[in-house]
Amino acid sequence: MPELPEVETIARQLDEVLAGKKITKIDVLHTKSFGGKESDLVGMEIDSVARKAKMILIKCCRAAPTLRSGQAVSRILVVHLKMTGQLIYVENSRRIVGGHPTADWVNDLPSKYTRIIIDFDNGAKLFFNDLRVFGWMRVMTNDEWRMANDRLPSDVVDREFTPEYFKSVLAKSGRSIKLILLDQAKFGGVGNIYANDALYKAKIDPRRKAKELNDIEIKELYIAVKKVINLGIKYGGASVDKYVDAVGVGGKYQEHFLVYQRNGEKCKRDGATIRKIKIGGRGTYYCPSCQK
DNA sequence: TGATATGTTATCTT
DNA sequence: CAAGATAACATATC
Repeated sequence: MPELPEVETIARQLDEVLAGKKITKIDVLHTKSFGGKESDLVGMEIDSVARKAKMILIKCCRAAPTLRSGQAVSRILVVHLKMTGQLIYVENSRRIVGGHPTADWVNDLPSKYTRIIIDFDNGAKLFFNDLRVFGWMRVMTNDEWRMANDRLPSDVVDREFTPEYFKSVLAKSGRSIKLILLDQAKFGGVGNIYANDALYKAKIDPRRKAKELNDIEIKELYIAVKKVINLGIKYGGASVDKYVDAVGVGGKYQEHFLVYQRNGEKCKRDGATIRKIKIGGRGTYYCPSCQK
């Protein structure tokens, strides 16, 4: 159930190990999880792994055969983990894990929830697991990806995400500020953890209508969003769940939550009790004392 | 049994 | 038509 920091973390780690590897086989165990043709990718080499919004982009290329134009044939394997997707790279005893934190991170694979397995020429495997099957992997051509990407807004970590743009978005909406932060059509990357923490950091009540925030509050919130997202990246994302850390895998941002999942606990600023409510059906945590 | 879960999106309803 | 609210996707856990 990753947000931008979690996706960024796994993308960076996969980039390190996958660049230069050749795909030798793709097993689709659950057809709903895979879009496109596996055969388009088999034999291709990974150029790099990147991220856009909450998607992981595995860029593949083949130097030969080339198209008549002389361009290298290339594809992008786009991955969205949604709520329960996970990517696990296994090379001998080495593991790189990302996404939904469960026992699959450390147990034998494939598991009950393994949907796709990609084999590489060095014997390593990349497992795509997804309990609830909302996530997907899709093969796209460069053109298809470019068209899809053109329809997406900038991410909150991008240069194009400016204070002015943020302000213009908020001014147009009568919905609660919390829902706007979560709206991936406005700007990409913020999910429930970081939306809650950013609002706490900016001392803004999550129920406030977006258009009713004043200029100072908007500025504070803009800074807070950037800060919590970057802090999330710094800690390798959050791995909320059970045990995971026992084996030293997963991110550490969960140790730095400001309000997320802290209902009933004391506000770190003024000692008041953190409250949990629902906004748009999503759990929302805030300090009723200092978030106005 | 019922509510909840770090996400999107299709489908109602104003 | 558009903004906003809600259901839906599928499954485990509290």
